[in-house]
Amino acid sequence: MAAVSIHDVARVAGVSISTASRAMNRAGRVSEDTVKNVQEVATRLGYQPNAIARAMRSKQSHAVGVIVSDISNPFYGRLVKTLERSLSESGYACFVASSNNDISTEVNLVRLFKSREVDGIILGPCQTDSIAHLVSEIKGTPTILFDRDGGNALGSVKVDHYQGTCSAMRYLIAKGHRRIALLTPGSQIQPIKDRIRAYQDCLVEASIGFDPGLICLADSSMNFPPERAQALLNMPGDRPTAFLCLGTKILAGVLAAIRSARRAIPKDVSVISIGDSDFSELHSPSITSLAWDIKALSGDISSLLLSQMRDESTGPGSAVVEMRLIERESCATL
Amino acid sequence: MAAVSIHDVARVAGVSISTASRAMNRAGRVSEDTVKNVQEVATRLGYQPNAIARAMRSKQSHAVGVIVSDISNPFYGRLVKTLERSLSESGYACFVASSNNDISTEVNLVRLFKSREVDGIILGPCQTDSIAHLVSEIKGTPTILFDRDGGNALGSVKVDHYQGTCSAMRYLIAKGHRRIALLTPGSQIQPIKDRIRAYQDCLVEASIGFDPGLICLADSSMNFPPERAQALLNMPGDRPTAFLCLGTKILAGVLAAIRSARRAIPKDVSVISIGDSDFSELHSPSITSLAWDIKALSGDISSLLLSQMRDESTGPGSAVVEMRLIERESCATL
DNA sequence: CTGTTAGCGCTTTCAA
DNA sequence: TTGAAAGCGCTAACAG
Repeated sequence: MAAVSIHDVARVAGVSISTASRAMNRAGRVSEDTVKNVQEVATRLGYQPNAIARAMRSKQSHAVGVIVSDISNPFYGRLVKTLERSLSESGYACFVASSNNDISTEVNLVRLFKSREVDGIILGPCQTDSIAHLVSEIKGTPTILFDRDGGNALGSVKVDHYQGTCSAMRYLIAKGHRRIALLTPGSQIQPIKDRIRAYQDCLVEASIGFDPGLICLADSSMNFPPERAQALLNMPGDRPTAFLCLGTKILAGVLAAIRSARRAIPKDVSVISIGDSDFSELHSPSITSLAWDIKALSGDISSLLLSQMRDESTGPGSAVVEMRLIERESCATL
Repeated sequence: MAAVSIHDVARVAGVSISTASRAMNRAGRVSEDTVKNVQEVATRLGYQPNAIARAMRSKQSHAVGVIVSDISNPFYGRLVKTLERSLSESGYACFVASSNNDISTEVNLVRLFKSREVDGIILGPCQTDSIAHLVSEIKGTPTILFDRDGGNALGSVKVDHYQGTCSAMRYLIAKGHRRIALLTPGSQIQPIKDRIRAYQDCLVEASIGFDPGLICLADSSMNFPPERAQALLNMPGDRPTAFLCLGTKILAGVLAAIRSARRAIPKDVSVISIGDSDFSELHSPSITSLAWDIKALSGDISSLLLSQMRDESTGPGSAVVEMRLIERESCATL
């Protein structure tokens, strides 16, 4: 049962193949009669154009490849979902793949997508700052980098981690906190640097002395050992009154530590998290967080990519999206 | 900067295009010398075969399409991640797409994938029992249905909801619970029916009377209103001592209700959940759950699909995967 | 406005 | 063992 091809449509409609093609794509000069006739035949026969042949000939696949570092991360899941929707509205299919935070997988996926001639790539890179290894691979395909700087070679949409962290800090400081612990993944990517800078700047702004002992760098695996938080909880001298957690995994580790130390949130200690999740929302007490604006992110990414795909000549644009504070129950006023 | 094609490789290696092709695919009769020479040239030139052209000619795309009903659901995220890994080991690329629980999107995605000539499809269908609308679309492409019965037309891998629910019930009953509330999405798909049947069978098995008032059907949107749980919590007469929650969303609703009713888990009321998640694990107290065995699921899906793709003649196989109980802190012994 | 023709990059007969 | 040539399904020149 071979699929019905444009050949069949043309034969049944009694026109040539090219006329059939034109009639269906409404391109070039075709009479209204022919269009109507051909389209009627096409639907009657259940004609489904072969996207592969079309891509091969026209050098346009009407597909974009989306690479995220970890598709099991619900945040990426939600982003992908929104992205799929907005791109499909513009007639692009999405092919999603997960690099699992592995650089060589990432490069392979870029090659895979290029060999399938995607019209564009959306790339949420691995936990590395350097994207040099990608730039050369990507060359020639419109690409938007997500949450990483593409220099002037690639477009990018970034989350404003500096602003987000400042919002969190100012919120805590306004509530009277002066001993604020910062728990963060230790990898040296730009977002982390931005956050640490924001942390320090806000301290200065509020004339609070900086205590390096309050900063806790987790290992790169994103798995945060609760012992680190325990140590902070029981540190000699002035203990922290608030924990600023950079990421859901770390938040979970901190909550576990607080729980096993039998402290109460927010009575004994306040907690705020950067990066919102179901978990923050559903936890008791619910956790005040800074949320990524998925809609804005996805909107910026797709519109930037679309304009780059439509007109190669426009340089790669970029955008920055702010985070917003979602106030819940986990922070006390001192 | 056009990509380097087989043409270039052949020219540089001083052989014909067909020889170059054969040398790279190690197919047919080619001398070892030629193979070595051609492959050396290919790597030197950085030749990347165009997957589209190859698929067009050979009618094999070496890609499989994965359709899930909601990619932002972390469970699906994890499944997809595992699936990607095992399929890529067999040389297949994965194209993931999300139907967002919409039947027409689902059908469109099947068409999209077929028009791109994927070699196989993995389908986690929408919340409907009938898959008739899919069978006709899918015809001709090896397909594995996930968590739904494909009849004898499509292969399938199912989760044993009956067994899972029985494990949960027996666990609660062994702990002395006799008033067990069941909170479930109300849609009439098979998994739900299986679970309700298991609930009732276990009651009978333990000679416990069935009280329909203890069953609470949520609306189909998966958003569970805490009021429903509140009502159960404050019902006149014998209140339930345990809540069996079918799904993370419902679990969250129940926990919120319990919290706002100021009852303690597990002291005042026990909670068990079918379907495990970060949330169950990280919640205080952590929630005893029945977990899907992602590895087993993914392994069965990919091996079934692979064998179907390799040999079209083998009928569509099927498998059933059991759930396992993860005992945590949320259930008390009465 | 429509048909004929030439490929897109590759694999695969079929001869040599 | 190799090369020439056909053709996958479609679009895009170019004639008519």
